[in-house]
Amino acid sequence: MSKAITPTLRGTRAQEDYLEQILTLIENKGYARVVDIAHNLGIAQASVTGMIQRMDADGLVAYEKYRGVILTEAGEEIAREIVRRHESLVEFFALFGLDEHSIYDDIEGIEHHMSQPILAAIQALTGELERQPALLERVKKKIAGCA
Amino acid sequence: MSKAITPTLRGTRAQEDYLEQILTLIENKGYARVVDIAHNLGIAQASVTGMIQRMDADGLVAYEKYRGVILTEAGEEIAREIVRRHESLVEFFALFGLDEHSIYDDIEGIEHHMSQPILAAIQALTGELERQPALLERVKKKIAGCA
DNA sequence: AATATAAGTTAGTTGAGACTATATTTTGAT
DNA sequence: ATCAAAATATAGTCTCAACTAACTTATATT
Ligand SMILES: [Mn+2]
Ligand SMILES: [Mn+2]
Ligand SMILES: [Mn+2]
Ligand SMILES: [Mn+2]
Repeated sequence: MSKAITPTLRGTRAQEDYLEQILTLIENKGYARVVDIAHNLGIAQASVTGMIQRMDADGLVAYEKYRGVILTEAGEEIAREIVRRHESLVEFFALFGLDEHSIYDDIEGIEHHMSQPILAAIQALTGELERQPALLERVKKKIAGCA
Repeated sequence: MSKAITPTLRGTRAQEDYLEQILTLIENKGYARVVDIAHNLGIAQASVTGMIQRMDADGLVAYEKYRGVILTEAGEEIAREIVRRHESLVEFFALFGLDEHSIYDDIEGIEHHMSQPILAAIQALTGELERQPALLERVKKKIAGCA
């Protein structure tokens, strides 16, 4: 009997982005307000309210009108997974001198498409490359040529 | 005067997937029929007709009713770019023993989120790693542990 | 040439996820 | 306690991209 596979995407891409923001806000400020979620994701407040209601229906957050949002267990699990993938990507691309800010949009997209084997490969490679500064230098040189 | 930056995504993600399929079909069979596009993308024929009409309006393909589709210059350029990204990803992940089939869905997603610097990094790293079998072996060992 | 089947199109519907404008609730300052 | 401002919610609209069912055109077989 094999373990159940974990699909790449749990909830929609948009929902994963909301969960990521909500977790980050809760960890940074203790709570997640609609206005901050909207600001961080660059969308209108009303859109956030609507999405939060859908996510409540899906069991990803617990929502009470005018009272704010918290993550359910299911929601928090997904949120932590996404944050982990995001961070793994930042760490990986930082090796080559790509800074977090300039590739933010790419990482926001890629993080939703990393099944276990790909995540493991990136993380393992990151670990090994951290001990190969010479190799990294050569890669950086090549990248510079493609600018 | 700097060159115009090329955005990561030209057309929508769905459109990029259509363009990729259309180019592949044209190169493999000489033409791209609605029925084959639909089959390869796993969607209904009627949906393909609808999308092709939108893409014609956007100048990505040239469409005549009942006569099939061809790519415009703009469409072909995007299509080749996507295929290139897809192939780069396959080549990269193959290094670690991940087979194309099992990570197909991930690559289908990631290919839409690779701006120049990320593409260059992946390609440069692939080139260097091809000369580092010992390093690859270590990475593979680590990945095996995460299964 | 007639006709069956395959391919393609149209029409109408759905759902996600965004938007604006408006209404309501909460909160903070007086 | 009152009232203004900030936060949140509702209502209604929009676009994209899918779907099914029904219709039309192309093609292949006899
Ligand atoms: Mn992220
Ligand atoms: Mn994201
Ligand atoms: Mn692809
Ligand atoms: Mn794709």
